[in-house]
Amino acid sequence: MIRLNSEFTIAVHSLVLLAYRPDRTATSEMIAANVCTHPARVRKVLSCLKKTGHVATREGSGGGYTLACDPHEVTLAEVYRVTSIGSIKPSWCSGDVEEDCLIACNMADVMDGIFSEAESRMLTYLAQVKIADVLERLRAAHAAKP
Amino acid sequence: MIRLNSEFTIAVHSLVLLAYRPDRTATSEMIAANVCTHPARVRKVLSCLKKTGHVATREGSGGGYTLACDPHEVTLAEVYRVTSIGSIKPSWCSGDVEEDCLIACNMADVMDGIFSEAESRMLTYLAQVKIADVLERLRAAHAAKP
DNA sequence: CTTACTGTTATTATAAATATTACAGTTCAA
DNA sequence: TTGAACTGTAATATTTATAATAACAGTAAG
Repeated sequence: MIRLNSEFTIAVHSLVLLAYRPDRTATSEMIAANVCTHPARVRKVLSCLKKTGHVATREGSGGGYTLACDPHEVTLAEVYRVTSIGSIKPSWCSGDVEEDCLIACNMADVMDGIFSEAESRMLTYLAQVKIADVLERLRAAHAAKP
Repeated sequence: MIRLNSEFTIAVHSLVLLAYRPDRTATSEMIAANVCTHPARVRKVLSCLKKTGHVATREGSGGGYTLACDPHEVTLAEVYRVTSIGSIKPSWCSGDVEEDCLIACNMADVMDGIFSEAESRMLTYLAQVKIADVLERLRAAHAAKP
């Protein structure tokens, strides 16, 4: 089974939330409350997005996270690359390289190639979805409610 | 993080192994040894592939599993649909439907849609890869070794 | 100097994946 | 007609991965 890492979700959610807020700023505690997780987890994910320049941070009182990119430009593929690249591949591998069997000793490699290609197809889709699009979808979902 | 279910790998490995064997037949014990897992796990996965007609089984002494499809026809997309459809979506969800916030209460739904679309892009790739192609890749990987 | 933050690591708890055991049911063949 | 070799399936245990929590050093504002 595949299982998309939830850090990807946290990263997207955080960026969307920052884009949504008028001042484009929030603390890890505020974001964590919205995401429904622990502030330390938010800080961990956002510290990756800081390294890539997607958010800026300010420590100390009155500090927090600020969106440092254009939500109309940044794609989910970018976010995925930061948080979860390679995660499509299962940790469990079938076969055994030491075996003296064509299949058993090469299956891990071959499946690895297939997973990589599958992931790259997924990325071409994620490259079409921008942070601003996600916000738009959220608004549409909200408007559609009774 | 995404995490492709390893039952998909076990299913592919089993089908390839059956296709490779001259009589296209093997027991769960033989397959498990090649895959490196427990025979009961192989039986569980293959009982799904039996329902879809990809393998035939015979219980009792001298029984086992037989390939019941053409490896040049069956695609990995088909196998994925049998074993792992929906598995790309993380079990963990961000946000909370009960919240009175545009983002928090709709994020799960919106991400769900994005994951579904991502999975379907992956499936269009997997639909291009046949069981026979995997066997071919295994032969190529083997030939490339010193 | 105190309060409110980030950054980071370590630890614990929880959930999910995998392995194992067990046994009923089936078939073959001696 | 009995025993050996299988599948099918569920229950349980074990291992591994994920997420939550705690803790604290460092930084900046007031």
